[in-house]
Amino acid sequence: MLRFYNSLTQKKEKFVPNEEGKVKLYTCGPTVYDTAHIGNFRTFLFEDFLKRVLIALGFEVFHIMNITDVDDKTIQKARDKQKSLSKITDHYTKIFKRDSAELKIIPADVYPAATKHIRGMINMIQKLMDKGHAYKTDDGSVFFSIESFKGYGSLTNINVSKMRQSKRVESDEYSLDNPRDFALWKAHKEEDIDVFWDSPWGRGRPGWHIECSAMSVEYLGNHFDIHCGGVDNKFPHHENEIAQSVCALGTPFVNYWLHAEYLLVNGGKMSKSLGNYYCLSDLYEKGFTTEEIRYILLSTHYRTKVDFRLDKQHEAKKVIQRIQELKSRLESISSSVSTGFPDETNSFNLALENDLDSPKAMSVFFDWIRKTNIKVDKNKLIAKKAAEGLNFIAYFDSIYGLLPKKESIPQDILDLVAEREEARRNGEWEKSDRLRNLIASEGWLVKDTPSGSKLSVK
RNA sequence: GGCGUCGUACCCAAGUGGUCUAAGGGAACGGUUUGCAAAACCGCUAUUCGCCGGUUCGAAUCCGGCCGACGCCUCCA
Repeated sequence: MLRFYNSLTQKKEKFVPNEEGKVKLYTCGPTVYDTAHIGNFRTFLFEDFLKRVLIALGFEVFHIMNITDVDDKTIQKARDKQKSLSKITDHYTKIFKRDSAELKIIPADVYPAATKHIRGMINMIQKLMDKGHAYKTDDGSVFFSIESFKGYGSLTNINVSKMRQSKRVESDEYSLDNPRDFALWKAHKEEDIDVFWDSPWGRGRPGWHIECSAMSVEYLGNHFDIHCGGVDNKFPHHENEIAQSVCALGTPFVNYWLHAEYLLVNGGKMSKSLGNYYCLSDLYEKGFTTEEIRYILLSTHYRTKVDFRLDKQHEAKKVIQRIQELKSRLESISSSVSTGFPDETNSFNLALENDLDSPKAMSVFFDWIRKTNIKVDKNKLIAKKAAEGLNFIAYFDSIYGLLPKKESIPQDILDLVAEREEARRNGEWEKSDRLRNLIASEGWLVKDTPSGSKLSVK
């Protein structure tokens, strides 16, 4: 039974999609004003993991990830760089998609951009106006009235009257009915340069939260299954989304809210001033591979903070090699294709079905690896079981994505190996060791097995 | 001030009332194996789950208090 921890109820709940066998998924995407960092990717990778598990369990997933290409930050960047907004956002959208692909993240079905859906947002704001959930201020902005929605605060358990008021709101020059009200439409200001659209309330641009409500309705309908994001999006972003959607549409909005915890770097929060702010390209420069990054981010449960430490790379390397090692051992035993799976696949699935318990599922997998290695050592693994084992490895990898593509071995390395084999046959151990070191310095590891030498990437 | 999360071995990390004298991985050490290695395997590293009480036949798991780390309440994955 598939169960998820639902932020809305703060409990693990059985997952039942609205439509049997199909899942409608909305994940909050990047604001394309800068390169996404690994903290962002922790969340995106969790969402990818969720999606891969759903697919593995036989669901048909329709996935939307928005691209926020208009907001304070993107506009500020455009202004600072003296470039058009779309020039900035196109650039960072490209980088985002490239990074996602490099991390083996399965692309969303649609990546709707906020600026392409202004009409839908205006329509929704109009509905909120019509129903008395929103009001216009003197300058032509439109705000959502929190008082008009008694369910406000249900996601984060926040009692609006008890909240500390921020300086920002206190000093806000707008005449708000309630200082907690949030903007649906922001009247055009000078600093917004040429970024504006016409609306029934005058020139302006959408507020911070309306895009997700409007675009999720457009692609997934009023009422869909899962909405994900990072924990920091719970308030106010998701809280406001719920308010907007429920009030405008009059229907239930999202059944399951899933939130990924933060990523820390060396035990602390990432910040540019501390210099512990990693983008994917930084990690690749430091010699990390995609698979190593995936391992580090997936070896902790998504609702637990992950501490990203560079020294975890070693562990990741070892683990990946361990899987590859068994895979190649099984390949040499298996002679045909099988459709079966080892019994452990069941426990593996059970762990995944229990709120995506990734570390637990890994432990089941590694336990199976050990047991299988014992059988191989004792020559007790028959070809059929080896083929089933390969299925399990492939299945595991369809979810975790930890196995790198096979690298082709350069000819000069192959020559060195052949030369070393020759030396070994002649008992020239000194020469053989010298060649092994030489091969190692080129990044390849030679292992002598009863069936001859084997090469692997170091 | 309000809301919430977490504290498990040297490190990482599951488990959330009995199968737990606590999974799995990394690391160290000692073995088997090997020309030597590597890989693989075996042994070893928590009678104990931050501390103190309570509930219970029984708690790492529930309740209360304390200590410590952290998050949100302002844009943020």
